Amino acid sequence: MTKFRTGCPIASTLDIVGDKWSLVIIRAMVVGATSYSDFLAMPEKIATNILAERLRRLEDAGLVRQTQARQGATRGAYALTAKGAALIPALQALARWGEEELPDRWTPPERLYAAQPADFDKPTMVTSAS
Amino acid sequence: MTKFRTGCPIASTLDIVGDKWSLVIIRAMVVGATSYSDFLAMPEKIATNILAERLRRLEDAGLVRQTQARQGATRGAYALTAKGAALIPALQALARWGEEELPDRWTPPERLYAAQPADFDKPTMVTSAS
DNA sequence: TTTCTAGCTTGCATTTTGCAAGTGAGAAAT
DNA sequence: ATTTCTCACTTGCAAAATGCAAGCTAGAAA
Repeated sequence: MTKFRTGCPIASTLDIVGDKWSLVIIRAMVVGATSYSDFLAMPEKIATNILAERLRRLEDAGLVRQTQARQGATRGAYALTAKGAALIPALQALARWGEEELPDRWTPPERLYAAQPADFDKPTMVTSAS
Repeated sequence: MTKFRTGCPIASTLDIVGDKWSLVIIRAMVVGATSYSDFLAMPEKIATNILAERLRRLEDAGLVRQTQARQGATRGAYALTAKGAALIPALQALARWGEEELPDRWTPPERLYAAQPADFDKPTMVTSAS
C-alpha cells in the first residue's frame, strides 16, 4: 500500500505517480503502448528493473491492469484502468506546459491531446473490427 | 542546467518538476506561501536541506524568483514567475485526480482552484489595498 | 530437440532523499 | 553594546531510489 504524506490531494497524487517514470509510462500507454517491449522501446530508455517495478506499483495502485493472455500470446498486454485514464487531463496539462515554456520540445502526436479518459478501460479491448 | 532525457514535453517537464517536492512547493506558493519558514510549516514536513536545494533549482529553472528584501525584512520573499505560475492548470488537474480517485483526501482551499497564472508575477506585489 | 525471444530478476554502483545537528547574519532584548 | 534569539540556511552521514549490466525462464519458432 502507498502511504500518503498528508491528506492533500496534490501531495497524495505525487505519492503515487510523482517519480521520474510513472507518468512517462502512462503517457506511452495513452499513445498506444501495451507491452513490456513497447515501454523498453520508449526514447527515454527506462531500465528493465525500474520498468518491471513501476508496472507492478501502478498495477497495485489500480492505474494499470494486465489483460488476459489469449491464444498465441505469451503474456497479456498492459492497459490503463479508468483510474489510470483519469490522469489524462493532468498529462495533457503537463505536456502543454512543456511545449509552451521549454525551448525546442517535440510536438506530441495528435492523439495525446485528443485522448479522453472515456476512451480507455472499455469492457472488451477490440483487436480487429468485425 | 537541467538535462532532458528526450524532447518529449511531458518527460522534459518531469525532468524539472517531476520529483517528490517541487510541485508541493509550488502548490504552497499558489495558496500563499512566500518565505522559507512558510514552506517548512507545510504539513508534509520537508527537510531543510531539500527545501533549500529545491528552491535553488526552481529559481535556476526560472519558475521561482526572490523578491528584493525591503526595509525591516531580513530576506526577500519567494514568488512564482510567469513560467512557474503557468503550471497552475497542471497542479489543478493533479488535485482533481487526487480528490476524485483517492479516498479520504482533503478538500483544497478555494483559491487553489480559483488561481490563474495571470494572478502571479505582477510587476509589483500588493501587500495592502490602498 | 535446439534456438530464439519476450519478459522479467539479481547484484552492485551511483544518485537522491532524509534526519539531525550546526552555523552566521541580522533583529530584539537587556 | 553586548548577549540572546530567530530565520535561513549548510554540513555530515544514513537510507532509499535509480541505473547498468548480466543472467534466467517459459513458451514459440526452427
